[in-house]
Amino acid sequence: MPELPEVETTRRGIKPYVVGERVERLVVRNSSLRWPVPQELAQQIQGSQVLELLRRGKYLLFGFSTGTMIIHLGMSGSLRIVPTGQPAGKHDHLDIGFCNGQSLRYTDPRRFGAVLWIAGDPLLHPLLKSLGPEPLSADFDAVYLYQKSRGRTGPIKNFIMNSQVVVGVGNIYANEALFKAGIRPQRAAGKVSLRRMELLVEAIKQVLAQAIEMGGTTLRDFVGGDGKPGYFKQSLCVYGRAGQACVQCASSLIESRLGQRSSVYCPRCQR
DNA sequence: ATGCGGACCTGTTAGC
DNA sequence: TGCTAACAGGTCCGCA
Repeated sequence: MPELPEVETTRRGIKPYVVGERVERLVVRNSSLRWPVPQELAQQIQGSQVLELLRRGKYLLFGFSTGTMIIHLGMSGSLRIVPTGQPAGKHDHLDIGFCNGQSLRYTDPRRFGAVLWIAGDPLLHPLLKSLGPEPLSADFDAVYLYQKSRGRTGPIKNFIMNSQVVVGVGNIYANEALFKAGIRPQRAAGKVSLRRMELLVEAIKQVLAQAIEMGGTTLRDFVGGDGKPGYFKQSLCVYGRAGQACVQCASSLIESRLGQRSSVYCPRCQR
C-alpha cells in the first residue's frame, strides 16, 4: 500500500485521533519487524502525550516531549484507529492504547515495516539523516535533479527511486512520472537534459499531489474501518498496463525489469 | 562513490 | 481443483 501518497493519507487520517492524546499502554504482540521494536519504547511513551504527527519521506514521526516514535509501513503496513480491546488479527503486531479508549493499531503481514524510538531530533536518526528533499517542496527542482544526476550511469528510474536523491517516489509513481515526462525508464540518469529534468520534476510533483488529493477522498473510509484504498487505480497510465494500449498513441506498452522491479513504458512516447 | 543483487516475510495470483 | 512458482506498494546491506 504505502507509497508517499498513502503514507500522507494515513497521516492525515489518523492525526485527529492521535495528536493531543495520552498513551495509556503500549501492546507489542510481535516485536520482529524489520528491526526489533525497541524495548524502551513502552516506558518512553506510556503516560505521555502525542504532541504532533509529522511525515518525512515515508516515515511517520510521532512527536512526544521526550523524543519521537518513528513508524515506517514497509510494503504492507497500515495504521488504523480501533476501539481498545478489539480482538487482534494475525498481523496486528502492535497497539498504542490511548486514555480515551481508542487504540492506534499497526498491522503488517510482511513485517518489512519498522517502529523505532529516538530521543531528540528525529531528523538526525541514521535512517533519516541522509534523505533527499521532499518531492513536493521547493527544494526539489530541475536544477537540483540535473546537477545531482551528472555522471550517474544507472537508469533514471532507479535514480528517482533513490531516497538519497528524492524521497517518496515508489515504483508505481516512478513509472507514471517517467511516462508523463516522456522519458524511458532505462535511460542513464546522467544523460537526461536539463529541459527533460524540468518535465520530470513537474511530472513527479503532479502525480504525487494528485494521488494525495484522491487519497483524501478515502479518508473517512480509511479511519472508519476497512480502508482498502483503490483510489489510484483509475488514473494510472502505465503501471499494471503492460501489453495494453498507450493512452496517448495506442502503441502496445512494454514491460521490462530494472533491478527487480517491473517497469512499464510506451516505446513510442518515451525515449 | 556508485551500482547491483540479495535479503527480509507473507499473501495473492498465474500457470501447470 | 490443487500444488508450485512468481510476484507484490520498500529499502538496507554487502560486495565489486
